[in-house]
Order: sequence, then structure tokens, then C-alpha cells
Amino acid sequence: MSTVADQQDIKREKILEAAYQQFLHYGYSKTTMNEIAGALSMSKALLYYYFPDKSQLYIAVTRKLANEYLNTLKDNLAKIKDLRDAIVFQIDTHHNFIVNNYNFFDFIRLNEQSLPDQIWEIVDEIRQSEMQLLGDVMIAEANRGKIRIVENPGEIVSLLLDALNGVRVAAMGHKKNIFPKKEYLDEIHQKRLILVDIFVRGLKN
Amino acid sequence: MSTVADQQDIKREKILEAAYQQFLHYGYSKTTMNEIAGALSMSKALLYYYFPDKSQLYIAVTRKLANEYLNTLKDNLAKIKDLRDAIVFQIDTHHNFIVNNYNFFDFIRLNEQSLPDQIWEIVDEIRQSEMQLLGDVMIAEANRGKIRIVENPGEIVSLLLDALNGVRVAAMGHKKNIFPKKEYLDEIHQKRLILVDIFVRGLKN
DNA sequence: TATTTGATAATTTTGTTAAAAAAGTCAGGA
DNA sequence: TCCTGACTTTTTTAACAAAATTATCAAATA
Repeated sequence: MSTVADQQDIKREKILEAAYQQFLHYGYSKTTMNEIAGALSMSKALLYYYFPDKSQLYIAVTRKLANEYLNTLKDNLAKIKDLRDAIVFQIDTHHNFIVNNYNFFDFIRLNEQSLPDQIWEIVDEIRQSEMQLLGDVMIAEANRGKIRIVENPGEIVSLLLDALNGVRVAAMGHKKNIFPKKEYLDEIHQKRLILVDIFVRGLKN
Repeated sequence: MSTVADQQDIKREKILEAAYQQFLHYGYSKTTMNEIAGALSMSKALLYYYFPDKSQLYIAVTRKLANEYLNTLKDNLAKIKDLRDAIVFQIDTHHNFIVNNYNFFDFIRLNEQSLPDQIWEIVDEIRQSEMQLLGDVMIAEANRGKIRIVENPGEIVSLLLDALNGVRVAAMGHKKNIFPKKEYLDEIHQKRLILVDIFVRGLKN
């Protein structure tokens, strides 16, 4: 039997889905609350009944996306023993996440300076989870004697993530577009694999 | 005895120096050709006698800075045998270069999209030289048997530079300012040292 | 009472234009 | 050849109205 709360949640979900599609297609500033309401055949005022304002709606969608991303990581990384394999899986997943939702993130890209803190809370949360998950694999590898034991696995993983991110940043270079073109994706991936190789090797002993 | 060409060069130098000070102090868009001329007690028209336009003047100053930077690297890296020491020297020098001239680079930062190609030529030239210099040290180390021999040293050095840059990018985080604050500089430096350690270790064998 | 809406208020963005500032030119002087 | 003052052209800024969009709310509905 469906309760009132259930119905509310379902409607909230529908709104989130429609909003996601619009944001993804047109970007944050180009999608209007009217259009989102229109896509759902409901009044704009109703959106404000479920969400306090546009930015909060955007943040709610972002939160949902982040959860989906993290669940993918959690579900799979637990099964992977080899450190290098784990890192490669993380790289692939993260990359797809960004590429598939590129347009959606224009809000974050274009308003970098003055963004609601909640966005950065989500970003930090993702980073934190990634560190935790990969850190666990690293510790397991250390315990199995495959790599040497480091005092602070989180710090090392963090360093690796920063380094990998640097490969992406560099690949975007000074080209017109801010985001790497399709043609560079493979190059980024290849370089990251080499970097991971050297890095993991540097942990052995 | 001083030739006409000498005199020209001296005046050009004076202009470059004055322009550098103004750009550094006020940034590109906020310094006017009038101010530069004023600082030199010469007419604005004379600036246009020595340089075709404002952006070319800026580029000329940039070129000069780049040469000074590269000379510092060349003069010192040749003397350093240890790969890790060489990389650390490069990191320090590069970092100082950016920090000391931060305001000067606002033109590049703020106009990222539509910049004269010459700027990127300089950037590429710097990167190319850095790769060459560090690549040489790496080859020497490989020949001495301290690290394993890699097929493409340039590629590996490039990868390292990208990774190190990623550490800086990450340190800037989502804080208000685009450039790392003084308080983060040490942190960046420490992380880079750790990364270099792991990276160089990953090349041994 | 919880949900929904049309009408309306408040705010932000966009477009227009005029004034000011700065870039860039040029005829002519030393 | 080097240099300048006066001039023209281009770019930036400010002000303000019009349009678009966000956000609110009293009233209707279920």
C-alpha cells in the first residue's frame, strides 16, 4: 500500500529526473524552471513546493548523481584485490562520470567562485570515499606483502588522485575547449595507466 | 663605443622593464600605455615606435621572463647528477617563478580562451626545455644504472611534470582564490617531494 | 490537511545608448 | 632615425529601460 510519503518521494524523483535531463541538455543557466515544469506537465509553483529554489534543485540532482557514482565504486572495488586493477577501475568510472555529465557541470564550471557550499561538500564527500575505498585496497595489498607499508595510506592515495587529475588537466592544454575532446580521452587514459604503473611500482619493496 | 643598435636595445630594455613593473603591479588590463610611457617620461607614441601594440609588448616581456627562468634551470641542472635533486630544483624554481610573477600572468589567466598564439609558443617552449633538461638527467641516471632504462624519457618526464602540476591544482581546491595561498605553499612542496620520491623509486630496478 | 495552480511581485539578465577612457595613428619637429 | 602633440578609432563603463526569469502567495482542489 502506498503512503503519502511514498507518493511525495515518487514525485520528487520525477522532478529530479526531469531536472537532470534539462540541466544535462541545456546547462544550468539555460534551463528555466518553466521548462522543467513544462516537461513534467505541472505548474512551476509546484516545483517550489518540493524544492526551495533552483539551486537547491540542482544540488539535489547532483547529490543523486554522486550517490550513483559512489555506489558503482563501492560495489566493484570491494571485489578487486589487485591495487593496480582497483585504481584503473576508479579511473575509468570517474572519467565516464565526468564525460557523460559534462554539460550538467557547467554550473560548477562557470560559477567556480561563488557556489553554494553544498556543492563542495558533495565533491569532498566523493573524494573522501574514493580515498577510503582505494586506501582499503592499498592496506590489504600491504598486509599481503605486495607493497611496502606506508604510515598514511589516505595521504598516498590522495596524492595519486591529484597526480592523475594533473594528467587530465595537462591534456586539456591551451586548446579552445575547457574539456578534453574525444580524441584526447584515449591519450589521457594511456598516460594514466603508465603513471599508475610507475606509482604502484614505487610503492613496492 | 656604443652603436645605434646598442642604444635601441638599451631603450627597448628600459621599456620592457617599466612595462614589466606596471603589469606586475596592476595586471595587464589595468595598466595603460600612457602609464608605462609616463613611468619612463616618454610619449606614448614612442612606445608604438618600439612595439607594434600593447599585447606584443606584453609578449616581449613574457619572453624575457621565460628566458631568465630557463637560464636558471640550464645553469643549475647541468651540475646536478641525482635525478631526485634535479627534479626538486626544477619544482622550486618553477614555483618561485609563478609566485613571484603571479599578477603579471593575469592576462593569461583571464583571457584563457582568446590569447595570441605566441603566448602558447612560449609556454610550449618552456615545457619542451624542462623535458629536455630533466630527460638528460634521467638518461644519465639510467646509464649509471641508478634507474631502469625507459624507451621514451621525454614522455616519462612529461608525465611527472603533469602529475606535479596536479598537486598544485588540487591544493588550490575550491577555495575563493585561484592561486594557492602562502599557507599552502609548504604543503604543496611537501606533497611534491613525496610524489617525486615514489615516482623516482618507481623507475628503479 | 496536503497538494496544486494562476496571478503577481521581485529579481536578474539583456539590450541600448551616451559618455569616458584607452588604444592606436600620423604629420611634422629635432 | 628618434620622438612628440594632437588626432582618430576602438574599447570600456554607466545608466537605464525592457524582457526574461525566479520566487511568492492567496485561493482552489482533492
